[in-house]
Amino acid sequence: MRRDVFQAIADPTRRDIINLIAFKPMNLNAIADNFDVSRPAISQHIKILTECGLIAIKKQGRERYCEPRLKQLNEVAQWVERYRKVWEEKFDALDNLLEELKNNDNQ
Amino acid sequence: MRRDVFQAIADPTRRDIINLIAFKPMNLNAIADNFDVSRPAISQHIKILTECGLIAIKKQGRERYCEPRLKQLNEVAQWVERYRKVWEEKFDALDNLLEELKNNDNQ
DNA sequence: AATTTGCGTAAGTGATTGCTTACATGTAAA
DNA sequence: TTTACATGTAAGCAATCACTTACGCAAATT
Repeated sequence: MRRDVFQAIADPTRRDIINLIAFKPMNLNAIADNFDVSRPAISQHIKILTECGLIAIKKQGRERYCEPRLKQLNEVAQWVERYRKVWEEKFDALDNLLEELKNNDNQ
Repeated sequence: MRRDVFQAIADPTRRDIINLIAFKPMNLNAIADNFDVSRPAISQHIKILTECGLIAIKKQGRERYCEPRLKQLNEVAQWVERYRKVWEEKFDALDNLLEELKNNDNQ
């Protein structure tokens, strides 16, 4: 039972669930109505999201409202941001090489 | 064979591979030396990363150099950034409610 | 020419995933 | 209090995953 954020958001359905409740908490049935899969399937996705801390559940009578707890997404954000310079090619392999050569010249 | 970026970076070994070559391209064996799993296992990870466009392979004699092509990570960055306000609680469910009430007052 | 090196890939395997149906429980409504 | 509703969860299943060993092939070395 590996339960880390990267794996949690790997599933498109779970990303959609997050998107659904991010700005408007919903109960489980309301969430399930937005998908083609069965309610228990959604229930299991919610469980995973809960276990890795991406959502929290608040009981209200017989309903369970799912609220976003997206702080964990910061881990993903940080991991990705490390590479922004690379993909924006402000710092690619060639730059790296040129910098190395420059440093060697200065020695 | 679902091959999207979110699923590609869900595996910790693949994230480590990306990290290894992000700033310094390496050939496959050199990459594999950094892990406990077998070389073919790494080769398969590389294949997945290649198929979803996160790395590119350049043949050099009998060696294959893996270079980063991290533009695809922007998809992840954008998806995550949508929720930054939520997890930084500058815009949580309560704010949302309060804003709604305010808007209703203005009508 | 023979051997070593770097790598891809097939086949097999156990674990995990995402889904289903079926059932159980607690709460609200009639 | 009987019935309907909201949900959790178990069991089963096909597909996928991450890994291994075994093999093949082309490029480099000897």
